[in-house]
Order: sequence, then C-alpha cells, then structure tokens
Amino acid sequence: MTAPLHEARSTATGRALPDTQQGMRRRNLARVMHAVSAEGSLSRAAVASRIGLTRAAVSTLVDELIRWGLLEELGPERPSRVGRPGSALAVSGRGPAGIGAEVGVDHLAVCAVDLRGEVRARAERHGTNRGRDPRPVVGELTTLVRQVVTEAELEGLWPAGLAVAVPGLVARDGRTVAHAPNLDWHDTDLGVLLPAGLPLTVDNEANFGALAELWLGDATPRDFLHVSAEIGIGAAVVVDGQLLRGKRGFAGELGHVPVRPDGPRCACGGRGCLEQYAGEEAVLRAAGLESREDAVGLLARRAGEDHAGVRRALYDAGTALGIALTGAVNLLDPESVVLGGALSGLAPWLLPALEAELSDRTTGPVCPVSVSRLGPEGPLLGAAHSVVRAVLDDPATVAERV
Amino acid sequence: MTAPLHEARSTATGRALPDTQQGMRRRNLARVMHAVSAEGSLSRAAVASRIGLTRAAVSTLVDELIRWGLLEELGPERPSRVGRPGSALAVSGRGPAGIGAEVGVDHLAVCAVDLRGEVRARAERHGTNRGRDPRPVVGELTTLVRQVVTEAELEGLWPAGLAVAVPGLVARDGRTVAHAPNLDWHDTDLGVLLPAGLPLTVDNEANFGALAELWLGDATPRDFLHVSAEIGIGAAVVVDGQLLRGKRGFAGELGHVPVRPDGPRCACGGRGCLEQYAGEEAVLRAAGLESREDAVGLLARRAGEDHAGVRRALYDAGTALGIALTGAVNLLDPESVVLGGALSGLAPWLLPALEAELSDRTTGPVCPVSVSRLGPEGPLLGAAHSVVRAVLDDPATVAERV
DNA sequence: ACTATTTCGTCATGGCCGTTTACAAATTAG
DNA sequence: CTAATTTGTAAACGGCCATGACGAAATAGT
Repeated sequence: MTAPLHEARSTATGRALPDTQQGMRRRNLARVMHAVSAEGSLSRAAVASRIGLTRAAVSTLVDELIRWGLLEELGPERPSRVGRPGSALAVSGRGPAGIGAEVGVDHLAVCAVDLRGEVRARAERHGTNRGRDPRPVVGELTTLVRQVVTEAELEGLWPAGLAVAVPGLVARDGRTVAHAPNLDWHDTDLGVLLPAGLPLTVDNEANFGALAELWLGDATPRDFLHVSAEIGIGAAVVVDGQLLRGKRGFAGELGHVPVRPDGPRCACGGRGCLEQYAGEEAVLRAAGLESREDAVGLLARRAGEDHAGVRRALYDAGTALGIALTGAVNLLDPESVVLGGALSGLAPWLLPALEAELSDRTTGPVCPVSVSRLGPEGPLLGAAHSVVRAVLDDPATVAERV
Repeated sequence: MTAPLHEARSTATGRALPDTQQGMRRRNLARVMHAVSAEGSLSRAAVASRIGLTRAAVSTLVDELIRWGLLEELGPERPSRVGRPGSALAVSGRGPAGIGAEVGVDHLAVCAVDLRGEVRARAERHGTNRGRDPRPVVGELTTLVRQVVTEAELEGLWPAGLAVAVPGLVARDGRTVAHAPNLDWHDTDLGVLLPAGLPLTVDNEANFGALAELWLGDATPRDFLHVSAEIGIGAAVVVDGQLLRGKRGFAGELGHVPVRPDGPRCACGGRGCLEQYAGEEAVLRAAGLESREDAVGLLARRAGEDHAGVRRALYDAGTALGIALTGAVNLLDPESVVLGGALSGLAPWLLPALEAELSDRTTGPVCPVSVSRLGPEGPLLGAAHSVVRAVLDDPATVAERV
C-alpha cells in the first residue's frame, strides 16, 4: 500500500508543503534534480520524458535551477541517434555542499560532499574521546568543520548544512545527544556548541550508515536491514527507502532482542539478549582476550591468524546474530540484510554460522546477506549525503541563499 | 524522516499521479473528503481553514464532490459563534459503497459499508470450508455478494469495489491466493471466480484486521503492531499509517520468530518457533484438549471455568508471545501492540504473562498492549473499509461512474 | 428595535504553471 | 543536397488557486 493521496507531502526537513501551484513547482524542481543526479548527465528532452512533463515545462525549470547554481550546462551531447543532439545538463560541482561530521570514540572526522556526491574536502583528528567533556571535543570538531568549509569554499562550494553522526541515541529534536555511553555524554545539546549559521542535524551513526548504504551502496534495495556494531548492536530498518525510526526514535535495538530467553542477565533487565553473545565485550570474553581500544581490529587479526578461541567466539556470535536476524527477517521480509560498521570487518568469520542459522530457520528463498562496501566510512558519508539529499529533495530552499 | 519530495505521489490503488494541476486538483478533492469524513460534518469555511486552502477554492471543490454524489449539503448549521452560520457538509450516505467479503475456515461473510463508514447491508453463511474446492465456495460467496449489492442498491448505494479477506498468503497481484493451508487452496485466482465488473482486491485477513484497527480503533496510533492468530500467528506492522508488506508480501510472520532456539522442530525448518508454544495446536496439546472446530471458543470457556491445565497452557503461550514481542518491540519501537483476531478472546489469560515478559525485558516505559475492540469482525470491516478509503483517497476515480 | 460587527459563501479578477502548437536549429539517412 | 528526425524555445491557451469585494445571515451592543 502506498502513501495516501490526501496527506501533505513533506520535505526531507519535515516541513509540509501546501498543495498549491507553488508546491507543485517545488516538487517538479526536485524531480528534475533527481533525474539529472541519477543519470549524471541528461538533456532537457530526456529529463522531460523521464519525469513526464513537457520539454517546455522542463526548460523553464532548468533555467531556474541553472540560475540558482544547482545545474550547469555542459554543452552539446555527442549525437547518437538522428536529430538535433541535446544539450547535456549536469548537477553543479560548484553549488551547495553537504558537510558531514563524525564523533567517533577514538577519532573525529569531517568531510564536504558536493551535489554530485563527490567528497571535495576532508579533515580528521585521531585520539580517544571516551569520557572527555563534550565542550573541548566539539571545539576540536568545530575547528575541523571550519577547515573543511574554507577548503570547500576555495573550490567554489558553499556549505548548505551540517550533519553530525554520533555513537549514541539522539533526541527527536535532532540536536541533542540523549545518551552516548561510550563517550559518557548525556543530554548534550550540540546545537549550542557547534558553529551557528549552518542548519544542523545530529543523528545516530548507525542510522547515517544505513542511509549511506541506501544512497551509495552498489545495488542496495529500498527495503533492507542494516546491521552494525559500534555501540552495542544496532539495526536500521529501511522501508521503501525511508528509515524507520519508531515512536521514540529507538527502533533498531537489535542488541536486546532475546536470543536465549533463559540466558544470562543483561543490563537492560532482560535475559539472553543478542548483546550477551555477539556484543564486543561478550565476544572478547569468549575469545579469552582483554578489553581494549581497537578491539575489532584485534579480533580480525587474531581470526586471520587462525586463533582457535577467537574463531570459535566469532562463530558463536554469528550463530546468535543468525537467530536474532531470523526473527527480524520473518517480521519484516526485507530484500536483503547488510552487515555494516565494525561487523563488515569481521564478516568472513561471522557469515558462515549466521547464514546457516538463517537458511535453516526460514522457508523458501533465504534472505541474502551482504557486507557493506563502505565499512567504517559509512556514517560520515551518510551524514554529508543527508545534507545533499535535502537539497535535491527541495531545491527551492537554496533560492534565497543565491 | 518523511517521504522524499520528488517521488510521484500515489493513490491507494498504486497508480502514480503526474505532478500537474490535475493531480493537484485530485489531491485537494481528496483532502476535502478526508476533512469532512474525519469530522462528520463541516462547513466550507471550516474545511478551508483545516486544509489550508481558501474558501473560494473549497467551494469549487465541494461543488464538484456534491455533483458526484460524494458529499451532501445538510443545510445551515446551528449558529454557535457570531456571524453567519455555515452550511453543514457531510459525506454522502447514498454514494459509493465498499463491499467487503471474508472467506473464513467455517463461514463466509459479506457486507457493504458506505462512505460514512456505516455497515448498510450484511449477509453470511455458516459451515466449514476446510478442504473444499474453491469453485463452489466462491460460488456461494458470489451469491452473498449479489445479495448484499442488491440490498445496498435499494438504499441508494452503488458498489465501488470488492475486497476479499482470506486466511492465507496472497500473491502480490492482489487476486491470487498463493497458499491457504486451512482451506487447502493453492494458487487459486479469485479474479476469474468472482463477479466481473467490480474492482477486486484480495488480501490476507490479518492485514485487513490490522487496517480495521488503524481506521476504526478507538485511539489506535499510526505506528503499531497488530498481532492476530487465525492461521498460525501473524503480525501486521503498521508504520506511519501504512501496512508494511515486505519484499514478497510475507512481512509479519511472527509465528516463526525463534523463541527458544533449541526448542522442538517446527514445520518451517527451524526450532522453537513461537508457533510451537502459542499456536492453536500447541496450546490445545499443552492444555490436554483435542483439536476441534471452535478451538478458541473452547479454550476461552475452559479458562473461564478455571480449568488449571488450560490456564497454565495459556499462561505459557503468553510468555512465549511476550518473548517474541520483546524482539519485535525492540526492533520497531511501535507506539502500541494490539491483540486482535482470535487472540482478543483469550487476552485476559494471555496478557499477564505477556506483559510481564515485555516489562522485564525492556527498559524505559513499556510499550502498551491493548486488545482489539473489533475482535473477529476486524477483517471483514477492514476489507469493506479498504474500498471506502480508496474512494476517499482519490474521489476523482468515481467521476466517470456518475 | 436598530446598527455595527462578524462570519459565510460566491463571484470576478489576476497570477502562476504546465500544455499545446509552431518554428528554427542541428543532426542523420538516403 | 533533400527529407526526416529530434532538440530547445516562444507564444497562446486553459486550468487552478489566491485575492478582494459583496450580499447574506447571524450575534453584540446601544
């Protein structure tokens, strides 16, 4: 079932557009941008036939988008068919840029992505942030943001917004970090700490990772389950190209799905949660290793060296993941499951058991499990791209800034 | 995150509307219908302020809707505030009607619902359909449909479509029953067996039950999980007022979520699926009862009589349901869980254990569990209403039929 | 009782926007 | 070199909602 006809369509920012001629125009501007963006380069006539408007209408839309600096004319296409060749249009490489930032447990990173989706500037700083006061950390992040912004501006870009990925739960206001256990940040409003003037969005890094997979993945479908392990084990549910957030924004808590209902007690109050078997701590303990900084890298190395205990621990973790995912797949019938974040590095040793459980426990064709190509870059790229998508989704918002 | 701006909006029938003035007009017609329908009776001015158009624009929209027989003028409102009283508009009780039908294991039922949502005609036939050939069964259903249609026509209604609820999986074409184990129907195309001329939709009865809950429930939110047990145990996931169907249309298979991963083998290939503990068969066995026709009624009676074995069996089923729902709630963060279908009758004995598991295993405020008020009527009403909703969602479709 | 005020529904006007139609430009096919 | 085809633009057209004005129908105040 598709969206009801009567509901006001919304922009990516959540603002409803009135169903009036201006709203129609704005939607058509967006459709032109998306058509060109998807194809890389397209003539006006091609856009028209693709989005179902006439060439004349598309011409006026394109004129406006060029005036705003969102599209540019590349000149005549190489003629392939008979008839006058079209004039190629492309998304501008000098217009607005999305600034993405990531607060990791042991690093900070910022990048700028242009409307074409290319990374045009980058800066990062290594060093742990665990337990540090938010103010100096965000101060350092601000420095990196400024660096990236000036670098991007030298290339003719202007920042359209800032999106920050954090390892924790974010309040529905999209600015406040409600709970980031690995940083020990609680109820921290990043809006007052980051440079003003840029529209700001803060979200969980797993969510941005899933969106990156959706937007940048090789052949990622519009309905999938993205599983990542950074803080605990999180899943992002993507339905029809949209992130499912849940009532309180807590959807995707795969880590506390019961796997063995009579298993050991969990901090959440339950018993035998997935995290008890596949969480970082649990796997390290099962493998007989100490808890330390780059635990995932260590596990991957040891597993590569055929360390029996580590292999065994990862196999068991894969089994537990498979059981939890069986439930999720039964409930959601997604087109695929994608392993991202830290899990992508451990996938070779997790997958065998995981897929065995999944195929044993489900009938019919098994839901395919793939590994994210983006790996640890996902959240940062997803954050930057979320700003870019907002511009593509409603180009008229930049009109006033030009 | 809300729907991207650039995507073509769709009608409830899945047909995309071009983003043009005609599409805009159609959407505004729908918004007027929904506004009046939601409030029962509304003046033009009230509609205008509610949907954000001007009185003048609403006037022309209303004129058209009245001409099509979808709205009617009730005359001047009782004046409450100062100023000229408005003329009350109401959804017509003599326009199109939605015909809903239900193929149950031991009954057939058909009803007609008008645009106001009232049941205006009804017919049913009792007697088991288990294992019968589809042709005579659908023949009898056709007779009932004709009865209901003529009865509705006597009241000035005309049938706008037929929606059929079946206890089984339905192919994505919306016409073919892929697999109905309790009827023993497989790959049965109902389109060729039912009266032609009426737009036909076939869907799973659990899905229609969930939609009924969404549309008719007392205070049902737009994000909830509807659990029902008719064939096996099914859940319908409703996200943002939309049914989540999944890639193959199999979403909601709660019955095969692993509850005890090392439990007894299940027909699905897995072990310890929910159905092994809370399925009809399993509960009867645990209670020491024979399998028979009205098993749910029997269980409810015995439980009411304080039969210890039955109580125990239902308590354990509630525990298993609670474990499975913990996983689902963690994954989806719904606003509530609704127990419908056969489960609603057994709720008093299931709920204690179910809620205990849920509150023990989740942190923060517990996801509220409620019991469907509609009970076994849900699927039939949901089917009929789905036709009505399609008209409200795109009133222009009836223009040609008037 | 009478007037001022408020609100409702409608009409005429105007502006916005996509479509239709026509045409010049640019290329291939023959 | 001509006919056919396709592209992009311009002008006229038609649909749709907004604006502003007006009569109608009620209340509030004197």
